[in-house]
Amino acid sequence: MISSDLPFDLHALKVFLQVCEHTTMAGAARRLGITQSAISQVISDLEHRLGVVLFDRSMRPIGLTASGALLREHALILTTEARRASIRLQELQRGRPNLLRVGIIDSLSRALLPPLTRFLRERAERSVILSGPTESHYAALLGRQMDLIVGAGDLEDMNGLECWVLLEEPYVLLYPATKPYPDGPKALQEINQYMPFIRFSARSRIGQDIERYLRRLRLELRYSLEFDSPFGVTSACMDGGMAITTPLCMLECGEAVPHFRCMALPGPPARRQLTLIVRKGELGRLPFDLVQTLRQHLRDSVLQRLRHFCPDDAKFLKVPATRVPDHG
Amino acid sequence: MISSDLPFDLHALKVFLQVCEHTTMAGAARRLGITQSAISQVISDLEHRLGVVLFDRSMRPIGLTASGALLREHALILTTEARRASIRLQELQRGRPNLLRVGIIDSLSRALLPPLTRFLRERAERSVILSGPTESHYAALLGRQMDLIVGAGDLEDMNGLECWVLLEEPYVLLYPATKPYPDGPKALQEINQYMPFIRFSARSRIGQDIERYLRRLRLELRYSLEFDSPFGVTSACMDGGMAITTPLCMLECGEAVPHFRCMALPGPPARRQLTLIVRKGELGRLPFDLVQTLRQHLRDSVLQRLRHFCPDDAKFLKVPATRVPDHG
DNA sequence: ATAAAACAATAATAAATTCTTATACTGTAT
DNA sequence: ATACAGTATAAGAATTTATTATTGTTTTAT
Repeated sequence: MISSDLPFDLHALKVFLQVCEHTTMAGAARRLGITQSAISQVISDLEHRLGVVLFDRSMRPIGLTASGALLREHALILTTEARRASIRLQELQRGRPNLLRVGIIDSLSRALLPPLTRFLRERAERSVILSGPTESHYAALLGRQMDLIVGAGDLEDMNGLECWVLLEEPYVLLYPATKPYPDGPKALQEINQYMPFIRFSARSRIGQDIERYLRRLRLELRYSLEFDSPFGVTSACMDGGMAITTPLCMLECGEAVPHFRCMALPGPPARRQLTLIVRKGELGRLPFDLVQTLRQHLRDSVLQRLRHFCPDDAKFLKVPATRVPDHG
Repeated sequence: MISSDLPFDLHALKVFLQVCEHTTMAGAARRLGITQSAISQVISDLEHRLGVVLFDRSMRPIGLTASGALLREHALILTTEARRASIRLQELQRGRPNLLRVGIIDSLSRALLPPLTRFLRERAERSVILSGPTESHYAALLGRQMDLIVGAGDLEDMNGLECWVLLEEPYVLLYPATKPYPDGPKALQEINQYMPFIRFSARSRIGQDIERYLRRLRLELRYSLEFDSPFGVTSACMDGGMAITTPLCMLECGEAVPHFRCMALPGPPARRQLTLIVRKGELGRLPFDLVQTLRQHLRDSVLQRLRHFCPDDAKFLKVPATRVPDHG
């Protein structure tokens, strides 16, 4: 055996956990189908390596020391993580994950939930699908509480992540169809004197994007209403107001907004990307297949429906062409 | 060797990672000070156990397969977690953690940050101290991103946590000193007609507590302002208003509020506990020592200062007596 | 109190494993 | 084609891990 900086092996931890559970070494030995002596040696070796006393032998049944309790915590984490790793490998091998935890951004959930669900039914034993803001999903993906997310954002830091663009869409101005269209950023500010601007909360990605856009144009729009959800923004506009939103956010709200139109922004154009992100290599070709499916659905179904909402801007939506994957 | 459901040992993972890093088995062998043959055997054994091909040998240098990439992710997690476990045990042994990540609830941070910092300087190599809402700290503690938190709340679910009460304080009514004191819950509702009630956001624990309290009394107070922070609530009161808060929240805001008083609630009393929570067994006697220090500081310094803010209610604050610890 | 029972530690030995050496094989480059 | 660096495999040596047998504890029953 080579010298190792690793202080123990999983086998030793397994034995240790079994002793913790039975509270006796003899019991653990029976359970594991080996002799009590072997257990005793493993535990004593573990104690020597770690330089720590794990059990208090001055009583029967033997008791865990504070160090033992601490090691137990870590041992549980390590062994379950090890088993999980092996399960993941089997899943990758068979191409059919046992449990797939998916996060999808609110503003795409109506548009993509049906094809996503259909796909997952085929390709995963079980699925959990959560809607919400991309920020929290992103953290969950990194923290391994999620396996795949559909969200907004350019593919900033790519630490071990794989990222596909599903669709690129413009930000648009949602504005009463009856009123004259503001012919520039300045006009927008003037109109804002009597027509309130409805904001996306800056806690959401889309809100931050819009805020940055307005700041770049040096526009200070007054507002009193602010929403987390596309639906909130749109419905507030109907009660009198205007907003910057996107075609998909409009679709998300359901029915068309009467007497309102979506139009290109009066200033320079702004766009956002909606992407599918997974941890690299963990799901084999499943992400690629899913991207293909979702893009197809976006082209076939979503773009069609969008013509009703944003006739002018549907043509600015871009769904990337699908190429063959790198890995066979 | 006993038969094991664990699919590999940490030693094998270490070898595997070394091969990943060098991209050649021979290089990994040199690095590890063993022969290339041994490496080859370990890898091949690992592949057989997992039923997976980890490297693509049809090229030089050999390449990671998708399965290999996946295993690499998990292997990194496992080996770092294993090393961390050993470090934790050493820390517990020596009683001086290398890095202690502490979360403290906003409403105690002024009161306790000084003695907390002094303590940590002595008892930890490095410390990270974050202020914020207990909810997120609690999750971080469970997720092992934090090691110790000072927060609000009774010790609900005790899954592997150790919990000490630092202090118990009453909820009080912050009310103009010049006006007649409301002599019952009903009076409060009448006064609310012309004096606004300032709310703690229901996202915070304290806000939820207050909301529950009012609901129990069937009081429907009108409000238009709502804050996350004790300071926000208090300063809003100064501009005209009343609120339910706690003595420590008042202290947190700094100076005394002129022409205002803190008084017992007109209805039945309500209290909250502020507690110190750690994962059980991981920090030895450090939490106990810290509790002792903090309680002492609360008695000696904080209760004194509170008499200026809430002369009537300081006597209702309770700092539990400190007993000897269970473990030597 | 004493004996019995159940458990844990240790020494010596057997079994299994993991290394090394030696050699044959494979992919890449000159 | 041949050399070269790398990889796989067989066989034996070294090391590790388990077993048996025995002794020493702690608890429980008499």
